[in-house]
Amino acid sequence: MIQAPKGTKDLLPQNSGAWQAVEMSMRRCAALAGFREIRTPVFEHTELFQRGVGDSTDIVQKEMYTFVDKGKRSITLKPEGTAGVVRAVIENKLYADPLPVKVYYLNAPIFRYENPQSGRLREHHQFGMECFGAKEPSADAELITVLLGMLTELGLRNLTVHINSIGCPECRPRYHELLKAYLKANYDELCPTCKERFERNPLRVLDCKEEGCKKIAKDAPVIMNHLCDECAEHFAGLKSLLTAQGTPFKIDTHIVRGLDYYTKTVFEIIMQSEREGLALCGGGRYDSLVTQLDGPALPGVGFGIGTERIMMELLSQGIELPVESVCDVFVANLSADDRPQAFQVVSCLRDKRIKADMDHVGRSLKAQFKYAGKIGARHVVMVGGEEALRGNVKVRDMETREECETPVNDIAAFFTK
RNA sequence: GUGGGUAUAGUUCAGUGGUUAGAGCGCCAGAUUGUGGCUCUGGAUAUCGUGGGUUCGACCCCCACUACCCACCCCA
Repeated sequence: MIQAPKGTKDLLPQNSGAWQAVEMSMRRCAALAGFREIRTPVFEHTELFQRGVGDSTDIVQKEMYTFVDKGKRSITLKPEGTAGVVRAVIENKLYADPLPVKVYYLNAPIFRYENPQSGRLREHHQFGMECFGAKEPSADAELITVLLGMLTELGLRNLTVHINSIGCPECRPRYHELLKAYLKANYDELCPTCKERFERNPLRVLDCKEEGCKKIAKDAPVIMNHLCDECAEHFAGLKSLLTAQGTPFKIDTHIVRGLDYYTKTVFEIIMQSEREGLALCGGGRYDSLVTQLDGPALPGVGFGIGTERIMMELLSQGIELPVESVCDVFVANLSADDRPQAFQVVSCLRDKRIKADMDHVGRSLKAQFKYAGKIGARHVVMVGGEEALRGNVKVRDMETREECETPVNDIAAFFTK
């Protein structure tokens, strides 16, 4: 038997309602803030991610779904959301519109070749928002606030945004040297992986989970204290905007994102329950990414949030989303001869935008009632019998168990009034 | 990529080296006369993950593969 590929999941009817509810919140919150939807291809030229995400990152080095197509092009399935959006903005010259360009993507499939486990799949889905052409910290603050508003609207509680600034090409190299000098003094006590990180990306040592490394990281120089004036001012601006607005945040100098393109602001939301330490959402500012991909000098900020992880968090916080009913009116037939009439009634109700359904498997009247109860129909209309001789149908309220008779020709009016 | 656990009806799980593999839930049908949610009764459904091997004989023992769950790395 053919199974779904490892690390993939079907979205089944019993769950799609909850997903749609989440999607509705995402759309509404983004639209309220002036963001419009963008959809970019599921695959891109491999080079886009090598240059955008960064050749040295784990994502590019060992997690991409890359293949050569029949035209001998190297193609890669999107391993993250931002690069494709940036490419589309440059290619379609969206920056010619009045700035900023504010876009969001809704449940874009994201592919990473990893070993699946709790909260980790090979194909997952992300909602993301990106804002181009705004260098002011209010753009950063806006994203964070809208994001938190959206999660709150869904009913999630106790989520805190962790923010940090990792500087810019101006000040980060200087800090790098400082950090390396500090780490060198404690080199022997670092864990094996961190010894490797020392050369490649010393920042990563700061969020190592090994006890020994944590201790060393605690007293490491903090980048916050070594930002250039511009970066420091930007970060101060972000903090005061969030504070003034009442958006809760926590400064976490250990946040280091795994993608190379971030500058200045980086932020994360960590899952509060279920599995501690798992990121629900990650994002930040990327002021040099657009030029790096041969676009104009255009600053950017954005974030991506994993929908599967939102669903996990909703589940662990015991939140149930309002889901649309499957059927409001079930039209039962008393005998097989009444089915054409039932079919007409169903069609008539649907024309009036009433969710209606009928028997399609030849059930007895009793079984039809049972079925109607199971699919949650509030009313059952009975077609046939003595009422039919009078041109009427009987309607039963499944909750109050009250029944009444009404002309079949007025059936739609009966439910719309 | 590395490590641990698991793989039996739609589902959650029992089970024994030896003729017909079980339960709860779900599903279907009944409990006289045109009706649901409770209760009762009956019924259907499993090449016991796939492929090898050991054995007179394996669902139960061994090996491989695959998938799932969990953890590390990393991330959403």
